[in-house]
Amino acid sequence: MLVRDSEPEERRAPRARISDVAQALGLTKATVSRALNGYTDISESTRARVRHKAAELGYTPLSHAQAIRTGRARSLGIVLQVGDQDGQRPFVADFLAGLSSAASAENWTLTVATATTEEDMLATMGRLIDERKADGFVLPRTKVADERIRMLRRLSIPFVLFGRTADPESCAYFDILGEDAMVLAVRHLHGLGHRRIGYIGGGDGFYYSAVRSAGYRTGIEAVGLPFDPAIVGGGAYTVDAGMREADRLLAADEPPTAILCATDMCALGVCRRAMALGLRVGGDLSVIGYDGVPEGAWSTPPLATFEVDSRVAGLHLANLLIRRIRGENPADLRETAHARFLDRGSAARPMMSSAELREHVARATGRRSERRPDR
Amino acid sequence: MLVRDSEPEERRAPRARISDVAQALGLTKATVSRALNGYTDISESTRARVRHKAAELGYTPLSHAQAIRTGRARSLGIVLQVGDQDGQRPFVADFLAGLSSAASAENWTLTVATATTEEDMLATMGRLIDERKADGFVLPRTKVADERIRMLRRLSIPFVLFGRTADPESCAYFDILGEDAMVLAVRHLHGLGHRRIGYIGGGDGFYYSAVRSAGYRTGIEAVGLPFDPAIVGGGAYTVDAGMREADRLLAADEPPTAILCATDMCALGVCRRAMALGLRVGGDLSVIGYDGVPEGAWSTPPLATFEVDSRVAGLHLANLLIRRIRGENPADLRETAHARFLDRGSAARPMMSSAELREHVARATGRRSERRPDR
DNA sequence: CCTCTTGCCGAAACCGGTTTCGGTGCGGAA
DNA sequence: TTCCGCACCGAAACCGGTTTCGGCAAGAGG
Repeated sequence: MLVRDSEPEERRAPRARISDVAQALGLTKATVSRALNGYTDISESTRARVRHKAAELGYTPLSHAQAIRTGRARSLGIVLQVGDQDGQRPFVADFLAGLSSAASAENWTLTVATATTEEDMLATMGRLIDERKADGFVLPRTKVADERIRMLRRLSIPFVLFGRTADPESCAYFDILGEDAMVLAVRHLHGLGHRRIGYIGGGDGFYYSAVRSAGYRTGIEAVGLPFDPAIVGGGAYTVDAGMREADRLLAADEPPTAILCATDMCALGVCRRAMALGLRVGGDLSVIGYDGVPEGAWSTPPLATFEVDSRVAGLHLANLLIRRIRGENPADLRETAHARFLDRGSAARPMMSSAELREHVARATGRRSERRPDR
Repeated sequence: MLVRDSEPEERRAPRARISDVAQALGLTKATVSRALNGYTDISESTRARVRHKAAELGYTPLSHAQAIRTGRARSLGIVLQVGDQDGQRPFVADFLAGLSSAASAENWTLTVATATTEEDMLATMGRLIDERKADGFVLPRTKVADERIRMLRRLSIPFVLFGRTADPESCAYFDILGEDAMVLAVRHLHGLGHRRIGYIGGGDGFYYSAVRSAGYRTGIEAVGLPFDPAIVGGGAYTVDAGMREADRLLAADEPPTAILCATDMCALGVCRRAMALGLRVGGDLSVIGYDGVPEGAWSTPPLATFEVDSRVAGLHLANLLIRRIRGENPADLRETAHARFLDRGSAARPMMSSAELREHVARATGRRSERRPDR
């Protein structure tokens, strides 16, 4: 006769506790605990027996119970900033996937919080620390001078940067070498025949912005072009800002035939503005962005850009942070990788000289001002 | 003389513990605990004193310590599926922002994990439950027959759906009424003059897919058009699938002058295919999607679609889940909202009749088959 | 042969809460 | 006056681990 599952009352097997393991071996839970935690005053033979029995019973220490004594919860913390700027938003899922799969491989968990402002972020991190919800933090979107770093240093809480910062003392990090990407982009444009290559930087204060600007400059000098502030803009990481800066650069005496942008959203703004001026992007004007946002693949022409593998970044960061929490030296916990160039239609050989471009832009803006005299 | 901060050794004030509160009031920690947890055998005057002193000392129970006895960690769990299908990916950040801000308002936290397959997801949820890392779950992307629901029901773990399911028994949920959106879309297209309105459904098995299809049918009948299987496709939630289905629908004897899609990615595929056939989207063929993905704003013409407020969804879901965990009846925990129509260029009055469209498509595909004979 | 290490493990306290159980003081009824 | 019941709180066990301290036995050294 078959025994039916008792529908509403199915009891799952209770967890094995440390005392179960101890009892099964005729030891005390103190011994089991020390055996599993690598204490040296336990003989290797006993340690092996304990390990084996624990595996057999499927015993895993309950992290909450450990946390109450040790203060550590085997949990990685991350506070996402979800303010007005929408940079990196589409990659959050992949990034978290990387973090959480590396974390769960070590039986850690990921505690996620969000904040809108910087103060909010600091307060939120403070709460997570105070409540012992996170043993350490992943800090994305690092700034040149980052308040989060100051705070965590002061409290001696482990952390790892996605990015770098001005003073890397005691900082573990993983970063994509945006400077190298920018050098490569300049070389690429130069190779296509461009001799006036402009640049629009990203958000002020962010470290990524600084290194990408530096990369642009390095690239310009490497190919033997003069650095001309008239075709260099900055502080633009939105479509609107990109449009505004595009106007400025294109109004220069010797306008750029190619514009390199620190972010894709800025680059998309440049494209939009260029088209509004009657310029064919990827012909009259070339544009290269950075980030690999999905929108770029759908603009016309598709945006040439640098793709970042957010999942891999998450994997690395989680591993680094766990090692950091376990006490490794931050100087040994620094890794970098490269972005992948996506050569798409927005970057091509120049079809106009800078002088012709200047004429075209003048006509286009001139006509507009005729329609709206005196503004 | 100023006392300098001792740079490396800054000790933050230790947390107030329950015994501190008890001692300050001359009570035992048992009394304090019961007072704060609403036990009735504590006089109101004592309860007030305890509350006041706890606030004064900044005392908050440590959730880990509570968890060890109560089994509840004041943590919401969510497992994101990050497989090949890239639906909803861009909204994850907003969604999590909603969840986490509602959670932290009640002093709960959000534990995030990811999975690639369905088995992986069930295993991951099982681990979170077993380790008591999550007291309940938010289940996004619900299916008509959802294994996660079966599992959580069996284990009596609270959960709340983002979406609905075939058997809503014991289910709390928040959902966007996709059926209403589809009705509205059909009405809108009909109002523009379309008389042949096709439809392409979303992922098989997902509940959203079922309700949107139903909405299309309701709309078609409401405006008095016949339901014609020849211009209805399904199972398409990617660009490629959208292109494939577009081919099929446009090859019908009486092709649609407008195609409504259950997802934006599918709709973008339709647009791409239509353009490849020489059709002007938003003229020769109208297209409406659903989801509000950012790519839609950058395609040409921009995609008409329905925007979902993921942050608000997260807020509602977190609140519902917390109430569910606290024991409220699931039938009382059901909320719905509407998507917002974004009327953009891809949907306009028809510029061709269905018959003309048929001719055009035949010529376009005909020329192609001339170039590649016998195939 | 006796002491002194050293290796190895048990006993018990502890972490910060929750929950069970029992006891006290008081008012009202007998 | 005595007994009973109720309102209210304290004492102690408990949750599942970790860590301190000390003790025992075996081997080394004198």
